[in-house]
Amino acid sequence: MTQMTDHRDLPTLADVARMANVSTATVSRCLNSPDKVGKATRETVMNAVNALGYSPNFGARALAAKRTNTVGAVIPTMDNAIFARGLQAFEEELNSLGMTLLVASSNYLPDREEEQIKTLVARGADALLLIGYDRDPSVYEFLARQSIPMVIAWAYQSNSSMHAIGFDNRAAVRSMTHHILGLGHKKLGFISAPQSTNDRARERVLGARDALTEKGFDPSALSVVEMNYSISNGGTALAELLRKDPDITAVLCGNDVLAVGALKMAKKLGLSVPGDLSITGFDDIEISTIADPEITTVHVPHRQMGRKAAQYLAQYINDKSQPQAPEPLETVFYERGTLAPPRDPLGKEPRL
Amino acid sequence: MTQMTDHRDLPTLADVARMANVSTATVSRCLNSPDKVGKATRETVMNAVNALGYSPNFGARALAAKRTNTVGAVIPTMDNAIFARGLQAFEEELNSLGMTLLVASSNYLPDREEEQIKTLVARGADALLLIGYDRDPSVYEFLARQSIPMVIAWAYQSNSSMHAIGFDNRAAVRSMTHHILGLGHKKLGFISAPQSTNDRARERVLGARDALTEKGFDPSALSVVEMNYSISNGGTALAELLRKDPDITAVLCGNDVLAVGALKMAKKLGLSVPGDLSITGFDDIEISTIADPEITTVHVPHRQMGRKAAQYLAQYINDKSQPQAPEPLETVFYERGTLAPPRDPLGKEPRL
DNA sequence: GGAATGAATGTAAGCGCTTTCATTTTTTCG
DNA sequence: CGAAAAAATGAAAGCGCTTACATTCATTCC
Repeated sequence: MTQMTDHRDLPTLADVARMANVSTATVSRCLNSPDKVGKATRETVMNAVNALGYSPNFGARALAAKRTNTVGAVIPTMDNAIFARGLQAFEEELNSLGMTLLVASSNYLPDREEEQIKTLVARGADALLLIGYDRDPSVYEFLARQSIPMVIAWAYQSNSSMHAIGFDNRAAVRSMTHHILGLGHKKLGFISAPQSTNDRARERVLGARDALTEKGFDPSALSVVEMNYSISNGGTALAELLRKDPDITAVLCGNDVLAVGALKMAKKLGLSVPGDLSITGFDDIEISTIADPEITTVHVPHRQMGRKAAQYLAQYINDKSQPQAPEPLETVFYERGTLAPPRDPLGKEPRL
Repeated sequence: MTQMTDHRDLPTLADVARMANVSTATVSRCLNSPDKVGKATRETVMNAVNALGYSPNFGARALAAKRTNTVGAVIPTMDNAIFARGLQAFEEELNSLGMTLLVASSNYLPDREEEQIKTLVARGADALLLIGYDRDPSVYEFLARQSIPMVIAWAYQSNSSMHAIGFDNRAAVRSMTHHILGLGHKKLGFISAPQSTNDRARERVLGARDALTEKGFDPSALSVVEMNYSISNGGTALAELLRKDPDITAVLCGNDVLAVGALKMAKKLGLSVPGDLSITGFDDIEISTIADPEITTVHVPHRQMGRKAAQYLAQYINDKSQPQAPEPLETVFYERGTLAPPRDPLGKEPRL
């Protein structure tokens, strides 16, 4: 059953050249810039190519041309649909631009991310897509030294000089929080991803604080719990939040996955959502519309982000110079079924 | 703002060798098989590497070593969590084996898949992961001619000589259908993905037919509708099925995504699930436990599949010969909340 | 002590392609 | 028609690395 994969010598450019009675230079040109070759020659050459089943050697090509037409992406994990979908759009666009996608995941671990970045560079990535801003400055230096075009996605901080294809996490949550406060909620909970190495998580919490401050609330009106992203963690976090602060009436979640978990737990605790407790998510992935009630969340334009990032990088590579700073993308607040005014604090009845 | 990315000459192996006062061969060995080098030399060399910020040139390395340590995967789409998650596991395992993942998606289009396969080969993939068996024989010939190790995932047909890391789709549905029939259902619906170019979809439908035949039912007891995978299509399909065959009491769905859509539609039509109608899914992705009631489905060991596929391919590459034929993986029937006996056909009351 | 063995290192030949520059062929046009 | 310009092609120099083979050096063992 075990059969050898003899490295049966594949035909090379030289073989094609010989068969077509031309120089290797001509064959190379036929393949890479056909318009620089006479019609007749081109046909002869292409016939030889097909006859031999020739396919160019990647290493040789990369070595001589100094590019691989390959772009790398280091993301936290494809297990989260928001990244999987963004990556899908990124791949599609890359593909239509004649480039291929190299993927590595960091599982939200800074060290691992750093390692993965180096790996992708060593694997010949012509450019890199990175998620968020947070990383050791040495990483940015490394990339600059290697002259690897790079762009940040999933975040956009206008005060940063780094180019990013993303949206303002802080502003999005700030605006949503204003809305929640406007409904009459006075005591909020926030289930966040660990903030220390995740600028997006941090910005989202900051957004909530911004709104609170602007509306004159005391910082203690917001209770934050940190948990890694997972459905069950969302539930655990909600229970913890409610234990510490039973009078919380609305819980903001760092993403939809946590929100779904919180919602499940709320039901389990016998709380009606949004009657007894309001819950909001972030991302707007599929699961937020499958939950019952559907989750009120912030829509993130993940496909657009993936597509634009690919275009940005392609331009960077082709022009050999950094493109214009991209504009931030817009998020949209999707009001669905998990947000409502708090019950009347006295009568414990829902307001009309 | 626009700054040039001058191809500032990066240090080469030769630079490192010069600085460390050794030959390029020694530097190369330090990097690729450190144990073949004396301890002292190794340290000197590594210092030089760090001092220069040296990073090997990918093209040169690939050309000389005849391998890229890169493995390609062509999947239908990362938009479906089942593939995203399988791919995540595949990437993790690949990474721990020192390899990197190249990704391309076909969106279930055979032509596009063929193109993507060629692209990944042209991008130097040392091996390929492909989903399912269905594809033009010329593709397999191409891969054989190029001696590219390949493995099929997400399916396992014992009658095929092709190696696959997967499970028996047909048997899984067959067994589930027996269970459904055992509950007393007499008229079934099946919402399938388009079968013509998708062996997994086809096998799943065949599995249902097998069970029906074995239990002595007429083929007309199964009504099949084909729809591309999407939540809303699941709903559309259910409506169509019920219009054509109002006495259907159980609907099998080709995957969980369709099942969620069907469930939503059933509720919308005022049908109680599983009281009025039973629904089953396939895959066991997150959404099946978020739906209410949770969806009865077949658990597919996607992580295990990804991991094993990576191991298989790594072994294939390293041994330069096809590994032993893998064993099929097991699926598990997860009975949750969307499957129950049909209502009593006379009294239209649920049985006790 | 010296032959035999093994470890460490060096030499140099490619790997298969792209691309610059030179050369040849064709086209253009006064 | 012939000189000049343009188009097509060829010759050959790398690109930066790995590795087979040769060489040197340090051990081992009778």
